[in-house]
Amino acid sequence: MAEKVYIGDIADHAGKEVAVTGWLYNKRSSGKLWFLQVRDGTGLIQAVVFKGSVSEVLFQRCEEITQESSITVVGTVAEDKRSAGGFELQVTDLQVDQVAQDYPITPKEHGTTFLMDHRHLWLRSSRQHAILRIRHEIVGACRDFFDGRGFTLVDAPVFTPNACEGTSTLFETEYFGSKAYLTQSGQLYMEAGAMAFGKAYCFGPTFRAEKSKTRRHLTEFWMIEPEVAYMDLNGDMELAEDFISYIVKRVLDNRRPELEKLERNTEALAKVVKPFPRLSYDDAAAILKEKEVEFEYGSDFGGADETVISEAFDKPVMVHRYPAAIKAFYMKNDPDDPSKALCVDVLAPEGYGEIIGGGQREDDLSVLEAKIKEHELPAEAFEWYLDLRRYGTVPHAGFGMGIERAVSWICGLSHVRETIPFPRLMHRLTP
RNA sequence: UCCUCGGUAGCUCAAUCGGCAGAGCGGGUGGCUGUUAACCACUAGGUUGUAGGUUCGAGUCCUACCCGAGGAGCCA
Repeated sequence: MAEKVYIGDIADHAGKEVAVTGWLYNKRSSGKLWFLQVRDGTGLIQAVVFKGSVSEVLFQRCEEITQESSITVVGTVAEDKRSAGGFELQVTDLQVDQVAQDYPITPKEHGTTFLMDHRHLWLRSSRQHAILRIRHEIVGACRDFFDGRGFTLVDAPVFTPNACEGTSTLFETEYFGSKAYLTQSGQLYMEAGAMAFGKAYCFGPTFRAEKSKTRRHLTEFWMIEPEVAYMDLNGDMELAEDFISYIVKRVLDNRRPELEKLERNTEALAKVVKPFPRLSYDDAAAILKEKEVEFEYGSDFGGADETVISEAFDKPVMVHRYPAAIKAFYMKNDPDDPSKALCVDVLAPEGYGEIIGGGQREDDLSVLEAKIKEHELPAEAFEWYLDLRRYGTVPHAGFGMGIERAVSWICGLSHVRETIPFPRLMHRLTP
C-alpha cells in the first residue's frame, strides 16, 4: 500500500511510490498519454498516465474524469523539468472517488459577478489560494505581534446596545423585544480591557451599514484593535509603525511564492520599514495646496486626497492631529491646540488609502460628559464607559486596523472583495 | 441617495450607417506518445435584462423599469 502524502511535501518522496488524494484541476491528452493536473489544497502536481504502462480500464477512466472530480492517484514521484513544480507523478493506479458534473469555473476568463456567485468554488483556484494564504499569514502575524508584546486578547461583543460613533451606519437587529446593533468597533470595550490588563487587543468582525460601493468597502470586515494604558499619541504612532513593519516583513519572509503568483511588486513592500513619515493635518493640507488639489481646510480628506498625500512618500504615512470637529467624541483634544484632536490615520502607499485609524482617548470625566452632550448622544448608554474615567482614569491610546484593507494593499489587489473568503457587500449576501 | 458605464449562447466577448445573431472557452463525437489555459477536425447550443414605442425592418434608436459594476459622500 503506497503511503498517502500531500503535494506540498512531494519533494521529500522522490523515487517512491505514493498516493495523492485530491481533485482534478485540469487535464490534457496526447493520444497514448494523459496529463492530469491534481490539486489537494497544499499544491498542484502533474500526474502522467502512459497507455502502455496501465490497464485499458484505467486509461479509459482518465477519459471520464471531469474538472474538479475527486480522485486518488497512486504513482512514482519523479523529478522532471517538463512538469511545472519540478516533480510529476508517474501513475500506476487511479481511483475515481466521484465524477464531478459540469464544473462552472473553466480555465478561461470569467467576470467578477459570475465568480462571486460561485465564491464557494472560486476558493479552489490558485489565485484565491495565494490571497487567502497571505491573509492567514497577516492574521497570524497580528496575533504574534501583540502576544509577543504582552497584550491580552480581550474579545469585544458583536451585539451592542448603543452606537459608538452615531447610528447612521449600524445594522439593527431585534433582541428579545428590544433593539440591538451589530458592532462597528470594539474600541470602547478595549478601553475597559486596557484599564484591566494594561495592554489589550481584540480581533473580530465588525459591521457597517454604509451604502458604499467602492473597492475599499465591505459591510462586514475584520478589525484588530489594540488599546494601551499610560500611552500617548506618540506611543500610539510608534506602536502602529512597529506593527505594520512587522506584518509586512512576515509576509515577505514567509509568502514569497504567493506574492509572485499575484505578481506583487515586492520591492515596494521591502521599503516598508520604520520610521514612517509623520505629518500633521496642517502639513498634509499644505501638500494638497502645493499640488493644487481643490480642498476645503477643516474637512476630512477624500480618497483622492489620501492618494495625493501618500504618493509623496514610498512608505505608509501617518497623518495626525485632524480638526477635532470632524472626529469622534472620545478623541482627546490637543492641549497645545484644542481645535485639533490627538488622532492618527495611517495611509498605505500606492493609493491604498487609510488602513489604520486611532488616537489618544479623552481621559477626563467632565470633558467627556460635555462631549457626549455636544454630540447629542444618549448619556445613559455611556454610563459604563464613563465609569472607566471615574475609577482610576489614565491617559491611554489605541488604534484599529482593517484586515481586508491591509491584505488588499500587501497583495496589491484592485478590490478588497477577494481578501475575505465570503465577502459581504452592499449588493451581496450570498453565497 | 447622486454621477458614469454596462446587461447578446453555460462562461468571456464580437456584431460597421438600423439590414442573414457570430467567435473562443466549456459540453458532445473523432484524432494525436511530453502536454503546460495543449492542439486539430466535426457537432449541439439564442425569447439579445423586462415592458412599451419609432421603423418596411431594432441587439443597435426613444421612454420607463429591473439588475450589476466603478466612483462620490462616509469610512477600516
